[in-house]
Amino acid sequence: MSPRLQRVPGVTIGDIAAAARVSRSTVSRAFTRPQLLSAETVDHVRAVAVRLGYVGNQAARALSTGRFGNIAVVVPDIANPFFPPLVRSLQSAAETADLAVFLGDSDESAEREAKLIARLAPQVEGFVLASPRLSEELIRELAATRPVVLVNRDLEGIPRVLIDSSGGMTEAVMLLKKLGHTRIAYLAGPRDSWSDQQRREVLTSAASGLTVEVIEVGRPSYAAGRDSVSAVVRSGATAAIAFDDVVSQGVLAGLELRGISVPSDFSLVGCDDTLAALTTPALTSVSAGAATAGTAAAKLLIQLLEDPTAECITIATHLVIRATTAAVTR
Amino acid sequence: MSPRLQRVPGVTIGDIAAAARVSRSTVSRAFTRPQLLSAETVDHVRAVAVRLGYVGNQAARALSTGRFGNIAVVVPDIANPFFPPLVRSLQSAAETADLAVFLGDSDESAEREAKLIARLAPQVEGFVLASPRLSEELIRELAATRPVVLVNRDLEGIPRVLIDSSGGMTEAVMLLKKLGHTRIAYLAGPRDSWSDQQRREVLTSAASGLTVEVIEVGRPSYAAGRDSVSAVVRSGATAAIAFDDVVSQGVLAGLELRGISVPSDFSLVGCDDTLAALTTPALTSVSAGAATAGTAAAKLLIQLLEDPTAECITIATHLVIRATTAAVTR
DNA sequence: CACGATAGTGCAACCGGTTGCAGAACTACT
DNA sequence: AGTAGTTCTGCAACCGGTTGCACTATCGTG
Repeated sequence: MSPRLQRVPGVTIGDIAAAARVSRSTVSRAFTRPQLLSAETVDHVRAVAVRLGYVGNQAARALSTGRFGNIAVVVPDIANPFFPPLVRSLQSAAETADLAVFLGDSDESAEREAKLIARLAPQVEGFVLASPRLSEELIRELAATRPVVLVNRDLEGIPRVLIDSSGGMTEAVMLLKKLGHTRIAYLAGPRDSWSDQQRREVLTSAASGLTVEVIEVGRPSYAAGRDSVSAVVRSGATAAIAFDDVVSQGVLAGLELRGISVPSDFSLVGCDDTLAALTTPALTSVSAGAATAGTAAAKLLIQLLEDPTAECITIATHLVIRATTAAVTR
Repeated sequence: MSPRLQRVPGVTIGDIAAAARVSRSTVSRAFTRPQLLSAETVDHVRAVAVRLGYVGNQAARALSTGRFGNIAVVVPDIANPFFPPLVRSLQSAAETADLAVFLGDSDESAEREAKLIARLAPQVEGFVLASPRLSEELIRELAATRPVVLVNRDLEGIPRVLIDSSGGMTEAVMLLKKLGHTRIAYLAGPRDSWSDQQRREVLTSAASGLTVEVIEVGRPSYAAGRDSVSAVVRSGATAAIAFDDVVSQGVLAGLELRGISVPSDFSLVGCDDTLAALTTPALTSVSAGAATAGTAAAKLLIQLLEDPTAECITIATHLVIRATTAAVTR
């Protein structure tokens, strides 16, 4: 026989019922439908419950109601600084609605993302998929079963929170143009990232009058950014916009290694504003408000649990100009 | 009546039992204890289950077995760069053991931590408490009821993963001494952090021959670090060791604001090595290996679920010397 | 051939909540 | 007083699994 986890006794409604000299139903109703009981009964039962340290058993509740009181948030990489603030504010908002949060890290893989979702699905009421790498088809399939909120993925008809980088991106392009740059590089992120696609589009359309060289860096990381510098140099660009701040950091390091100084020799703009104030020189970046997005996503999902109406929340961005952008010198 | 989430019909063991013309018990055993059944029965039942697309209901299973297939990791601040790698590797290890991970963020508050734990306890098999702010008493109480693994908290008898900063700290002190510093500041973190206590101790004992000025910065944040610089200057120290890299970043910024250049005018050592390579100048820091700790904690917890033997894993640290430390000039 | 051991299966209780329904107590009105 | 209507509470069934125990074959053995 396999060793079994010792069952923790735990206080049940039965214990409370006995202590409060009422039936189990009354205890249950004192929490779920207090309107049905007299005020004194409710107070009494709740007092006893507090005294005994009662905590409802979610599994049991879920079994009879079909509600779990859990949600899941799935991210491609929790170590990417964009996500922790998002997860943090999301969990905080969920907590106030008495929802517990599962965290899944897909490691930037659509396949692992699908597995995680399948594993979590039977015990959550809904999902927040942040920058999902999953195919549209699978997402729609999932959304048909349970409430789903997307962050930074734009699928018509599915509730979503979009950080619209176009505002900030356009400002960035304008700034670089004004500073005299005519050839800029875009250090592109994962192809299946909606944010990346949006940024590419905005760049190619807003960039009339200057040449945009797209350089793929793949998985957005410090190393990837640092290693892409040779390609940047080869491209002849005098400025670059990077997919996110992590990549920018890497680029900054790579440029320094080559003795190219920022901003006098080269201008750099990041995205997401996750590290912006922390670099030296401080990074000009497109603000994103990941925390805002987290709260918005949580609220949207919570609302969705009550009333399944699709909605889309867009968060505007703007450029925060710091110390990595300057006029061309040559 | 409150609007209810539509119950997803779902195939139950009852359906399978009917289709396979066996009892519900047999279906259950076909999955949980196949040794008890004849091979044909097992095959038959499983085939029927597959045909009907059966997916076990975790909540129901948990209700009768007390096993949930979930664990929880609670951190004081997921936005602190020490934790994401830890959580990431922990979730990855949990995934291979088919465990789903709840994430709780206590916002550095012992009270919220207790609430989170109480909320999650009824649906997890065990906890990983990373840098818990909770009182020893409450932790022991919890550990008495379920498997608990602590990270960076040293309570005798409770399984724990300790990142032992003494090695790296001692090296740091030695280095500063060698560089000619005689008065250094320690920018201390949260009082209820074990890591902080350990670092204080090591500093005061290893620092024979030099004066250590302890400056409390409270919650470890960029802003707190930046704002502590005035106190640092006042202390007359020529070097500082900060509670973590985030604080160091802030200090770096604060020093620059005051025109104090690093490392020529002032030496700085961080802890945790979370951002180390990313700052300018690159930060000398005590390595920590949060990811290693995450994996170790997950493995320890998984092992603990089978066999409740207390264990303690210690992860050694060393100093990574980069560009923020130099000899005193005056 | 009788008998105990063993393997395979089913019955029914249980996990800890929720909820439809019924009944009790009390009020209001004729 | 009798009746209808309300308000409050309890009974018991149910959610979907798991498991102790009992029962029935089947088999080997004395």
